[in-house]
Amino acid sequence: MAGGTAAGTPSRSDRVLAIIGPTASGKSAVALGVAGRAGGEIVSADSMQVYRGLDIGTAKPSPEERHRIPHHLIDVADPAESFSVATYQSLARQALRAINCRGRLPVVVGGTGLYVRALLYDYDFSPPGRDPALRSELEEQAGSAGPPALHCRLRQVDPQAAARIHPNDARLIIRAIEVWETTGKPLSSTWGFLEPLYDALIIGLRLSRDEMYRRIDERVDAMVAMGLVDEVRRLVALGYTTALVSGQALGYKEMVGYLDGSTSLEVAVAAIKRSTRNYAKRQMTWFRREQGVVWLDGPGSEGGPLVDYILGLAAAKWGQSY
RNA sequence: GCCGCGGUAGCUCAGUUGGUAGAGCAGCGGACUGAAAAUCCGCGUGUCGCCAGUUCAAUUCUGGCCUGCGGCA
Repeated sequence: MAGGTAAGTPSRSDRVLAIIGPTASGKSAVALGVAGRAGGEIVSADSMQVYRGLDIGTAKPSPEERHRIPHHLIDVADPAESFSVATYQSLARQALRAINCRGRLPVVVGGTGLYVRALLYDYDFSPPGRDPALRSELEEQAGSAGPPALHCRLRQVDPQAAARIHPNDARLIIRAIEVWETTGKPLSSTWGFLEPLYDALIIGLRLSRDEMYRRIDERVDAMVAMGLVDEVRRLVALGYTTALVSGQALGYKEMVGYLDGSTSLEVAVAAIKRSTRNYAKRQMTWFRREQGVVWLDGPGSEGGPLVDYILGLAAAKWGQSY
């Protein structure tokens, strides 16, 4: 059951300050600054920082930073696990509740749009999760008959979901059929108006495209200088592969190609930069339609003016000085 | 210097038996409720290296030139 535990049931008066934005926008630094001065705790909304051992490549906060400010939803899964939004939603809601009970301010910071939205709104993840046997069967069919054939089948049981899922999007089609097969109910029956669940202030950090791409390039180079190659080598030695969800993380799947000798380091690094830029663009596509966001020009830094400005917004919203 | 193969979209290349050209990647826009750093969709005019010739018509044929790579000297 997602979000069903008493500990995780949100109270509408629970406050949350969320900082969203593309990778390399400086949102983590701003969050540290804000949390430090407002007596806050950080709740990560990042689908890859949940995995232990993926540190440099996911730009995880340092041990020193995590010692200084409490962080949640980081290192909560083994890389061999398949973490999911539903689990995230449940755990993050519990964290928000607990932080509010302590009288502290939760600062949600993350680049995974779906995670942020699933936390802040009443997304319904009550249908059962994965059915691995059914999935592999459906994947096989998608491979042989093609995704449109599965889409046709979906249209018969859940026309609403079929209308919203493209005939070629095998992954989403499979999930919809999976829900139908395991519950007898259409996935679309869980869809509806999304209500916000918290007293939230949402800050979005944005950068010009040129600056965003430049910062990404610099950051990837910095990751390599910090030992990304060794980090990936270590994970590979432990038996983790790119077939895992965690193995699909940016910086990891590309670096494996260098470690197994199929590409040069230079080519691998260029591939990481390229796919990170692609990702940042997708993040912006998602975040642009997010409701109620106060957009600020980045990049952010821990001691910069954005921190003061955001604390001012928070003080005005909640009538208390931070 | 000679021989061979190239020079086409930002990049890698395909193609036009002569009627001015198309893929992948990049880029731009979008979708996305259990893998979401995933998955999927839409968008392609560029002196077809330069100059001249043949032709109704040349990026495509011919000649010259420039240039890259390989080989022989």
